[in-house]
Amino acid sequence: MVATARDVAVLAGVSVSTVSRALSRPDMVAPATRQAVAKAAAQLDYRPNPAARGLITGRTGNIGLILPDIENPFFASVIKGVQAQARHRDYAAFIADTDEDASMEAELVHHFAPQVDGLILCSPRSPDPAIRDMAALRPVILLNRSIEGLPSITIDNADGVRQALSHLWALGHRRIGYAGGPAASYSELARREAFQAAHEALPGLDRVDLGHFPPFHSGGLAAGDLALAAGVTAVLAYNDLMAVGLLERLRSRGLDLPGQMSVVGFDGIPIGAMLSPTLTTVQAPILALGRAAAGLLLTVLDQPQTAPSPHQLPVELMVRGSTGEPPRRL
Amino acid sequence: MVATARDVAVLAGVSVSTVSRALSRPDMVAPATRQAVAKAAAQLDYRPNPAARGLITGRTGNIGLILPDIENPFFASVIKGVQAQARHRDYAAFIADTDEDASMEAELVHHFAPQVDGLILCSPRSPDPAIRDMAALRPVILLNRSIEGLPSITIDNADGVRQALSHLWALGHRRIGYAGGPAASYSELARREAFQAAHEALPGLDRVDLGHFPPFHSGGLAAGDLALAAGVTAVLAYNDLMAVGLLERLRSRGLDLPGQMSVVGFDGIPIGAMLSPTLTTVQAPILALGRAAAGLLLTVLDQPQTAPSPHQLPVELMVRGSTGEPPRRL
DNA sequence: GCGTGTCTTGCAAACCATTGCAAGTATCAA
DNA sequence: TTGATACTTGCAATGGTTTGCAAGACACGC
Repeated sequence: MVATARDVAVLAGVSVSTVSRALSRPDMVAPATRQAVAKAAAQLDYRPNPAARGLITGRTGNIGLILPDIENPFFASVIKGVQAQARHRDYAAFIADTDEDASMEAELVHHFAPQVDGLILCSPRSPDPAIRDMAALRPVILLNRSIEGLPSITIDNADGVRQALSHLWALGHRRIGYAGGPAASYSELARREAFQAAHEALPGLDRVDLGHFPPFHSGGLAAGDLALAAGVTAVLAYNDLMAVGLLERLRSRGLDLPGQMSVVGFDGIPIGAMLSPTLTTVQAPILALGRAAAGLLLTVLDQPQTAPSPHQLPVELMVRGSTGEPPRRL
Repeated sequence: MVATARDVAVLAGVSVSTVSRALSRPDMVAPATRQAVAKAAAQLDYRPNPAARGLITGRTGNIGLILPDIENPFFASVIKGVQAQARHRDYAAFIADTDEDASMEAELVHHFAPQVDGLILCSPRSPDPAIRDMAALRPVILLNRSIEGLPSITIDNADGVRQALSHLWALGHRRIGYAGGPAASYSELARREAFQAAHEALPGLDRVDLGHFPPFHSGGLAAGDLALAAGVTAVLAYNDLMAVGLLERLRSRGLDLPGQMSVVGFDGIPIGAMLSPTLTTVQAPILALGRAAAGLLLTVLDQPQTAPSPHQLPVELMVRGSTGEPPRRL
């Protein structure tokens, strides 16, 4: 059903080679033939089979994007950024979702590898050596993860946590909880470390680690009760999805928000601004992250010799309705 | 870098054909050889190149999913459903997003076609003939669209609109607006028609068409002002994203919700339940839609002769906080 | 010991597109 | 008219895998 170069060749009365050349190196064929081929190709709606082309040239025109959870709006926006950049340079993006299952990552990378020119691993949960193995198969860009020697795009997690905590500190909060995400997440590690290091700059700050939670709405629900039990007046959540769950759980437990508890998220997904109270959050340049990763990958593909340096993007605290002064001492 | 069948063959001391057979038709090779090949394959972490295999067998083990907007949580959940079903049957899903640009659809289908065994077109915006052309390339399942002769999965849009309108009618609303989505959308047509037909069952109902809007949050913002200008007491939105925008706009114009205006969405995306007021909406079985589409596609791929009948899934009105009695007459 | 049959394995063609090489044609100058 | 040159085009190999076919090995029966 799909037209092949052979079909075009027959219709145009030339050989397959000529069809190939007419389309990819037009200056190599006589103008008349070129037009005949172009006409036949248009008539049959012919496009070269990227897979077959890839076998020969090693270039498929596809890039792969692997991420933990498409339902998380953060990743959805990353995809948008990647797609926009890829399409701009005539690449197609293949996307797959691991469902937060680290072992799916290697599986998918192996499945994708022969069909793509390069891969973007977004927030991968696999251990470093496993990721190095993946990077040996095809050029890889890490997004939200940094491994010595591999090109990566990250955000300034530590600065985001600092901004969030000084905001809360300035409001008067002195006992603050951190509701962490998946233990295998690089961002989680970076945010947690920054949280633990915060007392140096913020005198009198009491930090409470609430533990690790699934990085979804449901994780936030669970974290909400722990925050209450821990007696904190503010919570920093690993991500916005959890922050939304936190807000919901706290409200359903009868708290006045932000009067009785302040909540700060991380990521800056669009719905944060649509809730009530609106969510104070550390805004990452989400679209830019995707664009940067795709851009970097395509650069690496064009100039394989370059060893691109890790790239870090800044974040910005968006102060909104979910943070306020802590309640008066009892 | 990627191991090929040839590498395995050399390591195992057999021919490439034997490698292929040992892995795909184990009963055809001697047990000893089979084990030698298995060992070599494991050692090299070999997986057959799906693209090369696809060239021969016509089966790549990939299915393609094309949809208008990955950032819409409705589609994100559809993806989850499709992936779950595909993975269950050892298929990988390639996903691409058209950015609500109908002309991208044909483009992407052509790019995907040679690399996948079949395609799911989710809420495609292209005209019928264009979609038939796509379906001629590869087996296609339509999701949220129905075209005579093509297998499709849809939801009962008309019933959803009926449920929403009778709910509003029962609350006492008599002048109701419809904030429509993209004119090229099949669901939009179905919902609009059902809206127009509603007066037959609901005496005294005044229907106001507020026009077409982009199916995003931003479209809802615009629709909010038109709803106010039209003097309706309730609005049915094309989808939840628009409903969220509507709520936000109405609130920012100072309205009490749902005291002064009721809003009903369509889709049942998760965040609807997290807003305040929570969103009354027509809940579609989103995951099931994705699963059903993928399941149907894989069935068609397994038994090419079957002509599967169009399939329609039920919807259910979720009454939540965004609907209430209309304000007293001025 | 020879023929028959069953297993097991390799060869080679096939899928689709690209590309080095060589053959063919046309052009032009001498 | 002949030779050299520049274009244009087709042949054939290539990539990774599958598969029909045939050849080889082996056992068995007579």
